[in-house]
Amino acid sequence: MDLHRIKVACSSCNLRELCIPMGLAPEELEQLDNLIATRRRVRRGGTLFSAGDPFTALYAVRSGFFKTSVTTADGRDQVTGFQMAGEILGLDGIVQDKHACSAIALEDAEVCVLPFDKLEQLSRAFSTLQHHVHRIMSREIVRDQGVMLLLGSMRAEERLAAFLLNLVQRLHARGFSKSEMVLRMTREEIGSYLGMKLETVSRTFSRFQDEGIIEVKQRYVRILDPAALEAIVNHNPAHDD
Amino acid sequence: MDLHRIKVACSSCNLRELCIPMGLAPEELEQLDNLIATRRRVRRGGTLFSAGDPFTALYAVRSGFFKTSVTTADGRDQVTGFQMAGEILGLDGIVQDKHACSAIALEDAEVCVLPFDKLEQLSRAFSTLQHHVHRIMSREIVRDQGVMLLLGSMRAEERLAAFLLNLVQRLHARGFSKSEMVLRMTREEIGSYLGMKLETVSRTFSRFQDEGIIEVKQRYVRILDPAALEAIVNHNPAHDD
DNA sequence: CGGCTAGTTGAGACTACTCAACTATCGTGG
DNA sequence: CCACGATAGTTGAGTAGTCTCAACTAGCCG
Repeated sequence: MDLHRIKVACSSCNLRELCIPMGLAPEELEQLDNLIATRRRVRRGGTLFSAGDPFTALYAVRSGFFKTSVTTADGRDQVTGFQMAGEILGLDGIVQDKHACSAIALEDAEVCVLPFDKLEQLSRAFSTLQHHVHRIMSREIVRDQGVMLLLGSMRAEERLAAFLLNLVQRLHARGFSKSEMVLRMTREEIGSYLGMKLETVSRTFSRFQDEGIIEVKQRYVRILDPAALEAIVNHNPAHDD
Repeated sequence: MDLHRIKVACSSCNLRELCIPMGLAPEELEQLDNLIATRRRVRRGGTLFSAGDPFTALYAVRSGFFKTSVTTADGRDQVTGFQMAGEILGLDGIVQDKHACSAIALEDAEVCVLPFDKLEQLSRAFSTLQHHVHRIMSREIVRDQGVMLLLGSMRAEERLAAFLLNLVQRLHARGFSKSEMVLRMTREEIGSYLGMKLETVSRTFSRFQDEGIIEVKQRYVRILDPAALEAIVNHNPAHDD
């Protein structure tokens, strides 16, 4: 395992507006700096944690890109999310003291390790931090509800449109372009996340391209007509006209 | 609104092994009793909270049955869960200080109101309670991942089989039969939750009945062959034999 | 008892899946 | 550096599962 004892100050991290430090007072930030003892590097394709692993810490993505997935007894696999810089991994592990899903790096990545017992300890001392932890967990619950909405009530085109808009919006919040991106995941991973087969993902990309809504070349995607994508997402066949 | 200032002691609640009090020490229980100042009754069809309502409290279901649902801008609606006695509602509200989903009673219900600021305050004093709150939120995240798996990778029969088994198992944990139940929700609500149309839900019920796996009469369901339901859930077409 | 909502069933349409062939890209070793 | 194999992605044809629309039945409430 790839552990680095390099001290990283949350107080000087350029992700502090996206990550745990958001909204904390200077003295709380200082305490948080003490909490985060280690960082950990994960190579592309490497595993941050696997389902069943003992839960000890949360992880804040510092750089790179992850997917989380759950697996059934019969080998079925479902991607439950993609995580980028500033996002938190491992919340699923708290309830059973072991991870319920696996987290795999889709590109070389680095995470800040947040030992959970220490985070709880610090949360008892600082109500701002405590509330912030609650907000992070609640945010994950709300995100999951959004995915359920997507999986439960949208058709393939709508799912992919919503996915692309969500991804580019998150990238834009991190200083990247709001119209261009390079996908870190395969068509199969997108399909697993969106509840569709890879061929359907590919066909839908092609259809969007034919319609002039996006430009696709393998992993490169450029959004030419964001309004059209929005329209697809918000299109309810039941209220058609 | 239907507020009752009747004092209810968690310490004597018959749901204490399922609800928040689980695993707390007597002195912590006593503090929790002080926290829960009110109960609230909700009639069948009534709303506990709606999406957009200001968030002030979590709710522990004392009796009755709820559904939670999210709605899109274009009026699409997705049921995100069904909650019964001992389960916690409102976790989605923390992150934005307003509820992200709506909670509606499917039968006359009563909930314990847990003012969230007080719960946080108490959590800072009692680490057991703090950890317990974290576990409850984490449990919700894991549950949501399970729903994503269901919606993203299962077919109609598998979804309904998984749904019935989950429901009867939760009812059984509350002292009800492990083979019989009366559904509290309509075919449409089941369909919304499972990402299928009400007609498909109905047809799938009929098919299970024709195959001798269950007995259905409107809302009454009896599981005749639980092993067959399990087999349907764990059946992966890709690994067929 | 009548009207209304919930649930069932049928027929046909359509979306997304399966299977398959082909192309593009990337990394590796000769 | 190019050739090769492996992986990823695209596209086509046919199929299956689910949806849509519709008619009908059952149960519930006033």
